[in-house]
Amino acid sequence: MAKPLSKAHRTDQPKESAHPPGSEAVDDYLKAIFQLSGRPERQVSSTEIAAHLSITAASVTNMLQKLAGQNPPLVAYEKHHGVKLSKAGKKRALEIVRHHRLIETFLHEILDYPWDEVHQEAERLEHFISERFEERIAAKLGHPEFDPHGHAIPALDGSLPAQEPQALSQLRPGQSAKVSSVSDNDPEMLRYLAAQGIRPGVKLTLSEQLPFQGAYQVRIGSSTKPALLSHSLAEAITVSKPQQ
Amino acid sequence: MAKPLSKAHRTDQPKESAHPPGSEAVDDYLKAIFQLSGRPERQVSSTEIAAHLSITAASVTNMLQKLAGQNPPLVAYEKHHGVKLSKAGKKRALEIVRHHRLIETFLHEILDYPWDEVHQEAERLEHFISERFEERIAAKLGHPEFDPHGHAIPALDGSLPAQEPQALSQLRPGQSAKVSSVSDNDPEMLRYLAAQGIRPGVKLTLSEQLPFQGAYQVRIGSSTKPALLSHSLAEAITVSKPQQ
DNA sequence: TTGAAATATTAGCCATGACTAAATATCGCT
DNA sequence: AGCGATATTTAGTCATGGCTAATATTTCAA
Repeated sequence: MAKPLSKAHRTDQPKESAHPPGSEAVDDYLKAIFQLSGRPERQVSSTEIAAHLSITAASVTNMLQKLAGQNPPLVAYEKHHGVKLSKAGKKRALEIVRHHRLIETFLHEILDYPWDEVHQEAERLEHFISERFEERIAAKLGHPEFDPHGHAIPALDGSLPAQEPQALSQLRPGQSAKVSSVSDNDPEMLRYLAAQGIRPGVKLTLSEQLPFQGAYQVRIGSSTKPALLSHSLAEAITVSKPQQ
Repeated sequence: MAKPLSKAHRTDQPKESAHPPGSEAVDDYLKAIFQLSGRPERQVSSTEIAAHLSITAASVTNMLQKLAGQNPPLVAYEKHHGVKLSKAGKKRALEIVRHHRLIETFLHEILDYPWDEVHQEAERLEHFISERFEERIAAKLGHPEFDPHGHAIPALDGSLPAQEPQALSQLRPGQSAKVSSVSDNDPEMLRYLAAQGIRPGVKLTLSEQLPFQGAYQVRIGSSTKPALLSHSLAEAITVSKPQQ
C-alpha cells in the first residue's frame, strides 16, 4: 500500500508543490516590511528586515527574491535598493496585522491576559487562525477598531482609520495631548507604563524636557506627581493633540 | 552588519540546532500513534500511521527512526514490527490531545462554532497555543472533562477518567444505552447525527439490527420515529449502559 | 574623485520532512 | 517448507528557509 494517497483529489494538475510557498515565514516578512516602511511609504533595506526578524541579511535577500518572483509578486524588489510591498503583498500584510491585533484584543478582553503578554502569543497565533476564527472573535468583541495598545485594527477590506498620531517625544514643554498608542513588543516597558498609569486614552502634559534628550517629565491626567520617561520611551508612545 | 544576531543569548553551547527537532510534524505523529494504539495498548504499523496522516509509509519509517533516536526517545521502535509510545512520547501526545479537546470545547462554547467545524480548526491550533493559553481557556470553561463530541479531556497530569464505552455496533437489539461520544473527524457525519438528535448524553435504544450488518435501527430518547444508522456510523458512536 | 567602510548579494551548506523507486523482510497459505 | 503477496525499509531527491564565507556594490569622507 504505497499509493499516491491523494489528500485533496484534484483532477491531476501538471505539478503540485507539497509545501505551498506562502507560509509562516512569508507572512513574517510581509508584516516586517509593512511595519518598517512606515508612512509615507519608503523602501526597506535587507539589513533592516534582518534586524527586525533576528535573522541574517543573506537569508533576507534570498527570501526577497522569492517574494518578488511570485505570481503575483508580493514585493517590488530592486537589487541593492530595498523593497516595497506590492498591492498583493500589502493586502496580505494587512490581513496578518488584522489577525494580530484582533487576537491581542481577544486575549486581553476575553481571556484576561495582562496587556504585556498578548503580543507574544498573538505573534504565533496570527499565522494559523482561519477566516472563520477571525470573524468569530471580531463579532464577539463587537468589531473593535483598536487593540489594547491603541493600534488601529485594519478592517476586512484593509482600510485603516486616518490618524496622525505623533511621537510623544515631538511634544514641546507645556503641551497637552492624549495617549494614542504604546509600542507593544516589549513586555517590560508595558509593565512600566502600566505602573505609571500611561495607557491609550489617558491625557498627559509634558511639563519639562530635561537637557540632552535625557528624559521627559510628564504629568498624567490630573494626578499630582509627574512621571519621568526616557527618550526611547517617549518615542514608543504616540499622542494626538485633543481637538485643535 | 552580519553578526551572529543572537536571539536568546546563551553562554555559547557546543552546537545549537536552529530548527529544533520537536515541531508540528512530531506532534502529529505522536498523536496519531496514541490514537491508533488504542486500549489495551498495541504496536502500531507504519502503514497505519501513513494512512492516518495521509502520507507515504516511507516518510513514516523515516520519522519513526528519528523519534526513536531522540533523547529521551519518544517511541519504542522495532524494525518491521511497529512502534509504541515511550513514557515521554505518551506525555507529549496527551498534552496535544488535551490542547485539541480544550480548543474544540472553547470554540464551541465561547465562540459558538457549530460542532462539526471545531475539529478542523483545533487540528491546526493545537500545535501553537502556549501553556498560558491552555490554562486560560480551561479556566474560562470551568475545567471541562469532556469535549463537545463527548471525548474525555486529559487532565494536566495526563490522566483520563476511567471509562469503558463500547461501540454502538456492539449493542444487541432491545438494549438501551447512553451516547458517550461520537467520532469528530467527519463534519458531514456530525451534521447528520445532529439532525437525528444523536449527541453525547442522549439515551437510545437499539430496536432492530437489519441483516448482513446493513443498518441499525435506533429509537432516540423518547421520540417516536426511529433513526437508521449504517454500520460505519454505528462504529463511530460509543455508548455506555446506564448503571447496571 | 577615490578608496575604505558599510551594505547587500551570491554561492554553497545544512536540517526538516515530504516524495519515488528499489530492495528486503514478514506473513499466509498450500 | 517454500512461494508469492503484502508490508516495510533503504536510498536518493526535492523545496523551504535558515546559516557562513566570499564577493560585489554603494556610500561617504578626505
